Amino acid sequence: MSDFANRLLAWFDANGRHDLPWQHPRTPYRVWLSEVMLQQTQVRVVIPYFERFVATLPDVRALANAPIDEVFALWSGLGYYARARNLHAAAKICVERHGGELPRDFDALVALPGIGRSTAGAILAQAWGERFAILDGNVKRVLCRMHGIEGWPGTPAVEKRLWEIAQTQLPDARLADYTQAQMDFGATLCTRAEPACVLCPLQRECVALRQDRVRELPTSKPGKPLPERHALLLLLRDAEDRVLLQRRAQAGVWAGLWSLPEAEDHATARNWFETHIAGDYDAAQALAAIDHGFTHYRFAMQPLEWREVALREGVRDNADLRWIARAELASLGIPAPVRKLLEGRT
DNA sequence: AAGACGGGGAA
DNA sequence: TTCCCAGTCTT
Repeated sequence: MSDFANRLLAWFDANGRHDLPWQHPRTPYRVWLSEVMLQQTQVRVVIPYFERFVATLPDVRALANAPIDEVFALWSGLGYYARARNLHAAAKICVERHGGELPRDFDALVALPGIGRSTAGAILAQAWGERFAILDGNVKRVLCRMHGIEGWPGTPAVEKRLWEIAQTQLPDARLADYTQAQMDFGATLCTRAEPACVLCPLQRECVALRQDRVRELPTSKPGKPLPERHALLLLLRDAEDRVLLQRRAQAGVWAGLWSLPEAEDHATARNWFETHIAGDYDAAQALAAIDHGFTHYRFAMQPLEWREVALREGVRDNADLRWIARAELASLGIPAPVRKLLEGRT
């Protein structure tokens, strides 16, 4: 066994996290769900979502049988909603092809939507103790520092090198603990800012520490100015104070989620309003603007509110356009900033 | 190889 | 503010 794995496991026994909800019981389904939720999302944020999700949909079959809107509702606020869509689709495939269980096979796992190399490895290692490597943000950071690797880990060349190292230093036993140990080590000790090097059991073999380059590694992503988008959000209330929600397109941001009718400018908004709504467009009340930052652009939204309006004669609510009472909001998948607006939170 | 995809925590 | 995180999929 590599020295790295030995020291890491010893550290994990004394300092790792042994009480995460997906560890008890550590079933393949719960490991899978946790791994997908933890893609680009931190443990503290995931825990309440995970608890709620498994309480509602406790196994693969329950997930496969649930309507997608229920899955979106359970996911609402976590972001990257393709994860929820893929999870649902993968569960259906498991029912059709794998007897209602997650397959215990790397290639079969990677063939499922939403499961890539790292997540497949994490599932096999954690649920079954099989000898597979992972390579997430934590592992990348630890390996870049430990081996003094330069270059942004997002580039294919660096990533390839990191996978090779991750594979090479795999232990022969305790794969579940080893996998968890790497994550815990990166998340709690070898953190992005201010790692606790004085407490580190790997000081001796850490190139970055020896060369005093811990602060510079891993190399950060090359910066680029973010484009900015603007939109008007139409907050339409009827006489019963219900809100008109529209299902978003199946592609693009917030695909398939329920949101407010949206327009790029007033001309477009007025046109949509006049074809759908009985009311006075110019009676709109502007609410506080919402600025939402994405990874790839900035999104400035200006909500406009109307009260006591109705749909025009001949326009009915339908599968993609519905009046929603406040109490019903919780059961729908709604983008976080829109939910905040509708629920009156700050 | 590069871009798309959400939201929140941390500094 | 800015960075970036238990990544994967599409083009």
